Amino acid sequence: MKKHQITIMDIARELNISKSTVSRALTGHPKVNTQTRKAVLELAERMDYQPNMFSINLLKNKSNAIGVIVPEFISSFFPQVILGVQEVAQASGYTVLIAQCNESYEQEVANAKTLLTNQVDGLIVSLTKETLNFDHLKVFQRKGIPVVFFNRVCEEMEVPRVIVDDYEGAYRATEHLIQTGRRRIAHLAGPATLAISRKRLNGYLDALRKHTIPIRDELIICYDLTMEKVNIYINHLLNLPEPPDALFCINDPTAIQAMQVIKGRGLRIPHDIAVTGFSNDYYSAYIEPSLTTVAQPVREMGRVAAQLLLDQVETDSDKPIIRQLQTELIIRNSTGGTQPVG
Amino acid sequence: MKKHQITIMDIARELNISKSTVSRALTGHPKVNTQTRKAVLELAERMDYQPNMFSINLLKNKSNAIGVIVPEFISSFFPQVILGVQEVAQASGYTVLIAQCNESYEQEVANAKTLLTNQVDGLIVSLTKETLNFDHLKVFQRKGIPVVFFNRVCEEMEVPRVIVDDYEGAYRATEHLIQTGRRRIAHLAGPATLAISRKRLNGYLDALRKHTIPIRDELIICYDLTMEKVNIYINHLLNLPEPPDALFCINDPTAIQAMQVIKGRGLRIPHDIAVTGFSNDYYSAYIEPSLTTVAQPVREMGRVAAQLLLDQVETDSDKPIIRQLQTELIIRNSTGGTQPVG
DNA sequence: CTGTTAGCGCATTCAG
DNA sequence: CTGAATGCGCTAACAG
Repeated sequence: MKKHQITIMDIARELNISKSTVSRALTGHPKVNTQTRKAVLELAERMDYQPNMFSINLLKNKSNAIGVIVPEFISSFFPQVILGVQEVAQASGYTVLIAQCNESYEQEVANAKTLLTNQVDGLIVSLTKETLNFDHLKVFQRKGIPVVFFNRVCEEMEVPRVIVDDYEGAYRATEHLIQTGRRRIAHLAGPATLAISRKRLNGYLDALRKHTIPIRDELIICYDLTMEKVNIYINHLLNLPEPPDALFCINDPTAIQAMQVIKGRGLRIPHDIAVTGFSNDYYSAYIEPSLTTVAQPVREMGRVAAQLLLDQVETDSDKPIIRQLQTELIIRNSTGGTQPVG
Repeated sequence: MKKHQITIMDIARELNISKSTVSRALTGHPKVNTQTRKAVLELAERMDYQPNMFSINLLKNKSNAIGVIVPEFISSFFPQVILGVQEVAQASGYTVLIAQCNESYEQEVANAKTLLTNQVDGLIVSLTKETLNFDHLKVFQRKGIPVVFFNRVCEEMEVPRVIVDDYEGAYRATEHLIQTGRRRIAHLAGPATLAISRKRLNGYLDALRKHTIPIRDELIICYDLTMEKVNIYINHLLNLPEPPDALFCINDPTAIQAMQVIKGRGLRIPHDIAVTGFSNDYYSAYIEPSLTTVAQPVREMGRVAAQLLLDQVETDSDKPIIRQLQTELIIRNSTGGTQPVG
């Protein structure tokens, strides 16, 4: 069982014509005798000819592949973005190479190197929570390979970004908590390294200010997105002399884990403490109580990112466009909402 | 911003030596003057030389990439398998091309074609629920490209498979329900096209037989894995004159959706009806009540599949090994268990 | 319209 | 040890 491939030469020999004519026929070149073309096409089909991409790539210096680097893909957020990416990439004849990093900077660097080695035509990236240095991505720019960020973007590189209005989403989530009568609203924030953490924090802060609710530092905790830390910090918050009556979490996995801890202590959600997340993950409607959260147009983010990338790949243009998509507040039972589950 | 690449020729010219010597130095050929080697390596490093994979692939007729085709990747099962695949593939210097099918046969065929075009060195596949024809995968065999199945396998192709003991997992889940006093145990099964559906069904049936519990056809429903159908069938089951007191679901997403319907009708889980799933998805511990389920060694499946594939890729061997991994029954609250959540 | 030639970048012959 | 030459499969430029 050895690999063997039909080549243009095989079919040229069979038909007793030149390789170039075969190539022309196959690539739809106009100036080919109709009969020859037909014969070639038929034989190619019959012999199950597949062009050798290695050769074509070499000739064109193009892989027709784009890379996607995501920090993780266990939560449903990134897989769904990738669906959007694949959708438009596939439509334009590009293959998508996916690399995930387990939230590790080191792995991100390794993945970038792999994709560089594989000579992708472009790169879509969402950073790990650890990433502070961007040399491994700047290499792509330097080599003329377009890069697009989404979600967790790099603000110091002049490349297109696809984001949502994190500030406004956080603002509205917080305002919703205020409107349902909460006053001691805690925020379990993400690491300050991530711009989305900072923006969501600002949205939270401004909502409090707008409604003249005092900001209490002890109710704001930045953490590293590991589930073990959630347990520690939530317990800490609940042990405060004046514990919070609401909790706005940086994302849904955090909120869901927090709810476990809260319920484990016998507190009722939303009666004793309301909880909101961010992103509307797949299971957030299914947990008990269902989670109020800020939905992002996930798949659309992927589509837009891919489109921005392909625009650059195919035109060699180079504009650092920022595309900001809208969020939507989904009110469910964890904040006392009464929307049906599903 | 045009793509440009450093080639061996560039560094040969710079050092005023032949291209072949540079190549030899770069590839660690033994018979190269130590000084020349050092000079080449240094310059390559300094000029940030990256070998052109297109060229190497063409020469070696090898892409150093393997493909993975999964039916979906919104639930956590497939992403986790892929983590395992990437782990061992990366360790052996292979890139992983991931393709997902949205449970569509048509998309699976398209994905197979893409991966074939990209000339992957091997292919790992889990089938969509629709797949009945395997021509698009047999092509790989015919071309001498190794294929390995996992989870949703094709039984008519003589290639390695990585599976779990679905029969036994289902048997134990069902037996657990019986041991907690249930007698009218319904089974929401998967489509009969999938071997895992049939095996899990058999495990369920044998557990009933073993405990001399009558098998009632009206309590066994095969469905197409779409969430809308879950609603319909669960309502149907609950509307029976003698509704079930337990429910064994083909997988966790099904179980979780079923629980929504059950709770929506005001029934208590597990008091009125116990529920179990299969696979131990990421969120199954977090829902209320937490879900009793059959855990599969997910990541390990990916590792094993990749290892079996690479063995074939690198040795041209061709043995249809079947690797069956063990499952573990995880008892949680949806069947009255008292294990802590998390 | 068709055939011949060259060359993409590299590793590997074969001569020195 | 090193250089020159070959060819992986294909397309494009150049002659007919």
